[in-house]
Amino acid sequence: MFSKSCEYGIKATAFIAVEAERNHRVSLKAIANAIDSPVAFTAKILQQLARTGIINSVQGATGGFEIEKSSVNKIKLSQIVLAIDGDNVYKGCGLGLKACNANKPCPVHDKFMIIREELKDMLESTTVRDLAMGLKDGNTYLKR
Amino acid sequence: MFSKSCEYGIKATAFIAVEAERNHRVSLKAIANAIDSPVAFTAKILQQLARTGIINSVQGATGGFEIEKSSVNKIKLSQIVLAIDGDNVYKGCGLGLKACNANKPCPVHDKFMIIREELKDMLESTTVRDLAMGLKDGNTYLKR
DNA sequence: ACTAAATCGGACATTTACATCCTAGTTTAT
DNA sequence: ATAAACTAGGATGTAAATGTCCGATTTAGT
Repeated sequence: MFSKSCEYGIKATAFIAVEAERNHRVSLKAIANAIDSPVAFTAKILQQLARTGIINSVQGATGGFEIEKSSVNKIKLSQIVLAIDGDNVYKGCGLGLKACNANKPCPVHDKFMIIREELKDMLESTTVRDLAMGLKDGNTYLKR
Repeated sequence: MFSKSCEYGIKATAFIAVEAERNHRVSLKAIANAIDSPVAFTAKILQQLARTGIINSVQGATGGFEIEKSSVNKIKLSQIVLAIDGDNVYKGCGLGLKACNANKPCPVHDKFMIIREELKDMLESTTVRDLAMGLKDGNTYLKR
């Protein structure tokens, strides 16, 4: 469904959000450890998220990553996916046709349309805060 | 969503089904041409589909691939996906956790569950015949 | 029996996703 | 100033997906 990068990106953002509620800035190492991901690889993804403004990066000692508390409930899952995987999940044809649309559809166009639309709605209606809450309460997990 | 192999597999099966209704057996070349796919790569996928019994392969001159007319409306899209991509689309965790379940869910478990279930239903309720009909009538396409 | 046309299947090649390594630059505390 | 702890980012390495090549085998027709 999503690339590994995107999975890491979502998990990392959720973790940063949990810590942000306590005004904690978190280091790359702490993130990689929390989401069980390769450190250097995670760094690239965090940089990507920082460049698109989804998270903030702070350099130097005591540096790390954080999210403004006020924006935790504004960031949608869809923004993270778009930043890392692009819009292929929404727009791409189910059978890989480049020019698949209602006018010249592939055999599964209509049926996929419905699923994609629901996926889109779900991603656009789920905020980082929604993810962070479950984690904070110990109802959801980022490892194993 | 699906691998390239799976996309080719679905398209190839749909094409073979259209020709099967006219009692035509089709060659590898004809298939690759119809679905705009690399010939040798398509061969592997067709072999895979033949081994799992979704299509029949006939060797030798005048050989090729075919589907029994009687089974065109019995083969589900889900069978093709399962044969090529396995069950990861259904069972896999949205965030790549190995042990993600209702008991110890990832942050997006519940929301993904719904989408996956709908995808599963769709794939299980769509037959190869459904795909072939649209193609035969010129309402759907396999290229571009 | 021979040939042409087709699939089969192993080996190889390329591309993309995933992951690591290393150096440079930034910031805080001493 | 200097050391320590951190991010930035280019270069490199590895694994998996995708794609190619070619000889072996099968079969129909002559």
